[in-house]
Amino acid sequence: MTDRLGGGVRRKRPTMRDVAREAGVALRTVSRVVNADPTVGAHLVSRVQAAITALDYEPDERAQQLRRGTSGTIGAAVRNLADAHPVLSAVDTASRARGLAVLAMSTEDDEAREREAVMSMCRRRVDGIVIEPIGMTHDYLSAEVAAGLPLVAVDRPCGGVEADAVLSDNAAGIGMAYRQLSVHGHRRIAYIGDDERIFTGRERAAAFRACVAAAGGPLAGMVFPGVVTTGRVAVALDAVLSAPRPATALITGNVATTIEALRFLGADAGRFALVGFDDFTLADILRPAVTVVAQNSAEIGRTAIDLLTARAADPGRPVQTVTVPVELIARGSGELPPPPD
Amino acid sequence: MTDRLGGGVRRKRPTMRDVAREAGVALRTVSRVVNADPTVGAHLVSRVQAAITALDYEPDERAQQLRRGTSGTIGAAVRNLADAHPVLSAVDTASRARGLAVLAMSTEDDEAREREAVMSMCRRRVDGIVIEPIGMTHDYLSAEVAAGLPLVAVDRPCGGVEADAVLSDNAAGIGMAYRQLSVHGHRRIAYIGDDERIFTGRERAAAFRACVAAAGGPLAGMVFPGVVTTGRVAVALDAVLSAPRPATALITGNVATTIEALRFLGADAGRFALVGFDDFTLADILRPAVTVVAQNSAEIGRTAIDLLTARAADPGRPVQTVTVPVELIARGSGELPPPPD
DNA sequence: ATGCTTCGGGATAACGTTATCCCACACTGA
DNA sequence: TCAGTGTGGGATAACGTTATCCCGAAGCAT
Repeated sequence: MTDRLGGGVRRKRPTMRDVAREAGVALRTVSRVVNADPTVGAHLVSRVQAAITALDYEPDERAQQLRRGTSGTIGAAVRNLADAHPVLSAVDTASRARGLAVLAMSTEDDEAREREAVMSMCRRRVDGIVIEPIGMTHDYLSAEVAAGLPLVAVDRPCGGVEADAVLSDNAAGIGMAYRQLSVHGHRRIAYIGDDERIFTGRERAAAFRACVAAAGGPLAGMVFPGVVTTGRVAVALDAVLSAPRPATALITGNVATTIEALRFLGADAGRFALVGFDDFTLADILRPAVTVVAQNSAEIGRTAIDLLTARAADPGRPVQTVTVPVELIARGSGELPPPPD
Repeated sequence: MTDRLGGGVRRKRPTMRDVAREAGVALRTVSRVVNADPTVGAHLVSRVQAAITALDYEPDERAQQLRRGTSGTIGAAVRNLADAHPVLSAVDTASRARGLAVLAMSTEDDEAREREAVMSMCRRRVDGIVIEPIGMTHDYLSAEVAAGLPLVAVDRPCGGVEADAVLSDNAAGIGMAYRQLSVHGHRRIAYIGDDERIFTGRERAAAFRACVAAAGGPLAGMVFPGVVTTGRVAVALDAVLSAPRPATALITGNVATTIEALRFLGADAGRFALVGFDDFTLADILRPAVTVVAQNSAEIGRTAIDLLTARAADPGRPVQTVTVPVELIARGSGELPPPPD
């Protein structure tokens, strides 16, 4: 908002009018050539082409967008641009395949930033938005959605506005993790995960409780949802390990927690079974290698773009939530046996 | 290019004209209110504001850009959107601080893709471009740069076009790595890194050779530049370890090589000294933790935006290459002693 | 030769903003 | 009461495209 670029004397770019003058034809004819209209005679085409290359003319896409009424761009509001982001990558690839550009902005896990980023996308009249929602409510978007903005939530649903969503199968994933540990002999399994105010934290914790209930295992002192910080994970894990009858295995609810847990366990990581929710780079190189429930990010990204195009084609279609399957990747840490007691 | 979005009957958005009609004022007055022009009477302002909220009016930024002649956006063409990208993140943050939006596109390490992405940015009339160059030559950009497009290369310089650049101090970094290993008793040190056709691969290999020459160590069978693939790193490392007088330590030229080397070493990682160029997540959690030469990505990103704004303000300023210092982070793998022989 | 179709190509009006110009109105001082 | 002076606010022309409309010149049949 402060000082936009452009203090200098940037030379003005050639416009269609310049090309028309250079080629000695009408403005409209240049437009026809640029848009490969077949009704232009061959020799005029070549004359215009020559003028275009002579002047280094590039059409101004903003003007095209304004005139055409469509921007050929979709916005992607993701939590973080610094971390690895396979979903964004898949969105990028799928969009490019459809001839759409992606305007990626990071929300930095901040509600105000998210709103700012998304509204900025709206002002740019993007043709659709893929969002990894941060805030609890997104009713600031309801007007846009009502006006026909295609909106797809990824990873978590959007609160306060009717929008399509693509989610991982959190319950099934937790179930896989729990079963894997059970199969390898664990009876006392703990869970540390995200704050339950966050959708995924809520879903995964609930699924974990359901698993424990179904298996008849102990629940007291086994579930630790909360904000993911180094300190909290350490405290929770310490409580788990120093209990009178300690858990023999751990399920972590997200990558950050998994890594904090590994950091805390240190050399003991080889003696304590662990299954993490969500895969991460180098999980296979750690010792023991970390067993994870992997989300299918590529599929999530593709599906998001599919939903976006479907809604753009038919704004009246019913709102849809797609659940993408997850996969357990056994690498060793989840297959450790409980210590003999 | 194929099927843009927008088949459906998306309701048309309200325009300034609609607001003017609703408020019963002139078009220009609405513009004044939107742009906070102080010459509008208080009661007209409130009437216009009411109309704006009643209609859910949002100004069309494309039209603003067209009219104003500036886009308030900078393009960032980076190699990959899926991997962690601290430089992009820093660019994003620094840009936002200046009120600029970032149009991020991935080049996927492909020369044609890079060109496509960058030209698309030009057609959108971005106010500047930060590029992580892929191709050998970027003369397709010379017309744009000559026309005043601010262009900053990051990580590697742009070939074939005069542009500012922000580079890491590769030579110093390799020097640090070499010195660290020397200090810990290593005399036979090997290097595996990127292809020497790539700028950073060339610089780092050259720096390594210079270090060896200065220290009087052996060079034959110690330098392995080439394309980074699982196979090649394994072959190189195997050659290093099975030589008659094997190297006792390794410097890897980039993260991919470091990780491949770790994968190959497996359990032997604790017995072979290693310093990697460039830091990566979890380097501190591996056992032994990996000593690295860390690039200052945040500083690189910030500097890139600084250069961009400086050039926009003064297109005639001399082209500048900024070298950002690197830092050695000792974590253990680089401090392992050579085996007694 | 004339009327009719066809087809290439030129004016011109949008698209949604902002900037320039200019007018009408109220206010002040003599 | 009238000229001078701001000052708020309305027409209107851009910005760089594309779409609509229309016209002039061929080509063809009568």
